[in-house]
Amino acid sequence: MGETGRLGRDFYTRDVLEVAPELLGKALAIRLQKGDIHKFIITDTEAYRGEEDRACHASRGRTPRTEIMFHGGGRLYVYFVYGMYWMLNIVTAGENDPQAVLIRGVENYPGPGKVTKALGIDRSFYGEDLVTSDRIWIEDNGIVPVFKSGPRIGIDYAGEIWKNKPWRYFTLQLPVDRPGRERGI
DNA sequence: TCAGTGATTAGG
DNA sequence: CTAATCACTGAG
Repeated sequence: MGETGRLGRDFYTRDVLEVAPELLGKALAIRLQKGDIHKFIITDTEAYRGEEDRACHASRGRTPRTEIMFHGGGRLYVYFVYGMYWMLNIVTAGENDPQAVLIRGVENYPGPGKVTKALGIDRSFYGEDLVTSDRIWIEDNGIVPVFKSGPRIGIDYAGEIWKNKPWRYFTLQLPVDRPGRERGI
């Protein structure tokens, strides 16, 4: 099936501040158990930028959980939080430069916990390579949405400087955007 | 606004 | 070993 637009290594091995907004409109493709391929348009992302970024998990050092962020762009950083939700992240930049993009929403599934539930993402996807995997990858389908940016959500612990960086990128219109939620934008 | 839920981490 | 933390969500 149409895998022609699959993004290659070069797309991911760039600064996360370039990759995160460019992921908007791309199609996240996943092969489900029966072999059916489902595609979801990415609508909401957040950039986490290296060891200096106090909101980035890698800022507290290399641990078993954050290890994959040090291995170069294109891999998946998947982790479990609040005892219930898997978070899906795409590693960017080069080796030993731990950056990642949180997939905060895809079409019809706004919210990082809803994304992974819809896609069936779990621990087994940790470290998966989007460039070579046969069960998950990202395609460029030509969609270039209008988007806005704003502060990242849920990182009050990171301190004023990092908390206020406008590193969340979200498309306008497509899904029903949640207006005036006092936590975001 | 707030509880649920359990992996991960730092510290003793 | 213990305890705190948490890139969330849905109910009230």
